[in-house]
Amino acid sequence: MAAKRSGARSKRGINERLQPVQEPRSEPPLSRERIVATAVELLDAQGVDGLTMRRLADRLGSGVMSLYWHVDNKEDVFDLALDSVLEYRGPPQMVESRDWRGEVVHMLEDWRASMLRHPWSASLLPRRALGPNILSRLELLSNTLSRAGVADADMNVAIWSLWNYVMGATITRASFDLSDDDRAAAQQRLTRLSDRYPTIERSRLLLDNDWGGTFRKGLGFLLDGLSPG
Amino acid sequence: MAAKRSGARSKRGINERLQPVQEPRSEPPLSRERIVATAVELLDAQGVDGLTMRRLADRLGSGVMSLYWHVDNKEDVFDLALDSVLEYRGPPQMVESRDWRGEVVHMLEDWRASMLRHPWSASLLPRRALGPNILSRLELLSNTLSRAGVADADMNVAIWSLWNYVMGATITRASFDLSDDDRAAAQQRLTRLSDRYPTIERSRLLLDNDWGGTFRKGLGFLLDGLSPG
DNA sequence: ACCTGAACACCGTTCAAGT
DNA sequence: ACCTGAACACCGTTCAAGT
Repeated sequence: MAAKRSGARSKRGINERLQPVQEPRSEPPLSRERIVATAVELLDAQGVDGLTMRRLADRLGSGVMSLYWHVDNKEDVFDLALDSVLEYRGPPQMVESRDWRGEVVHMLEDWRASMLRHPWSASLLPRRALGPNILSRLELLSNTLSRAGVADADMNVAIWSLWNYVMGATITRASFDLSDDDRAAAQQRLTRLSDRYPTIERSRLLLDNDWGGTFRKGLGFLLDGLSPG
Repeated sequence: MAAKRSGARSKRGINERLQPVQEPRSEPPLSRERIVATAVELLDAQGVDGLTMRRLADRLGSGVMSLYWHVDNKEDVFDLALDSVLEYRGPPQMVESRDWRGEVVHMLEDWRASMLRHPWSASLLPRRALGPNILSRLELLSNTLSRAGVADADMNVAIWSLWNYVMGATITRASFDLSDDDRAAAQQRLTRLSDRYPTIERSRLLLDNDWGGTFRKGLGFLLDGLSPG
């Protein structure tokens, strides 16, 4: 069970340092992959502000500065963690579907879901360099729109519009999620000020809790606008 | 010229402390308004990471802890600075226009422009509580869409769709702006990998520099989808 | 009512060294 | 090739005081 530790009793007293009890099994060696995986864990658990080089090293059972051998700096950790979370494992069956619209919806709902699984990722994504997984998603989206007959002249506008929509929706959703109390308080304040904001008070804008449905419906409207003919 | 300093020579030696030469005129007293205004200055000049309670106090010529009398904490400073930057001074003439679509476009382009004037604001906005200026904009938008005949049942979807679009577009634009080199490098990398991303390479997705035009055209598509009939 | 300095518990990263 | 501790120049905020 502990090959490396067998005969630890007295083989060489000099190495029997008063090692803290924290880590029962010896850690695998540091690596880029382990660092990124642990960073994602930490981000999931503690949010963006929770990621600290010191805490990261702690979780990995290494000294802080050891990280810097594998990674440029903290920004680098963010970029790597972000892209690692955005891998796309295509649609259920990669058939030659004629339903381009269903494909686009699936791709973008998956994109949103991937980011919401790691709520720190959404607000980071539009502000960082585009990693390979992100570029793959854009490439696939572009392809699908192209097959659907979107004109070349409109292609970039179409892609950026969908990008904007998904990013805005997901960042907003991920943030509001973190503070249900705030939302209740906001709506309460809104009700109190209903003379100043009568229209959005009446439509209960801030109480609409069906995020998934709203996302899907709005995406439908946008695709209506984008679809040729 | 320096009324407060006249007779400084020997009035009361005890108060002649070795005061640093930095501030020629005496500062006005600390206030919430001054703090917020200076925070905006600092954010404009140095970005989100540049705003520090210590630096803020320095600029105001006060001790760090003095800020905490007027302000809860750093988060509070962010919220106040953000809302202060989003005041909406309606359209040129507040006439009873029949051109609802032009109104909506104007409102949203102004929203975008306001945020781009303070590039740190865009990525902050969707993650924070909605201040009075933001609520006013939403109220006005809701009103206009209502007059335009958008059904009550679709209202919230319409508002959030436009919100998502504007936020996504502005965050992306503000970030890419900060790093032109990155963008060039990204496109270069993309060209090098043109076999892996042929479609977006061909459409020069990352080189499209007409941000304003793309925003406007995409907004047009979205409004096409949202507009009744 | 308003302002302050000292102190605490943190940060990211450089550097010179160790193996 | 990989890891380390000490040190530097910072952070936000609590607290106990000052006026």
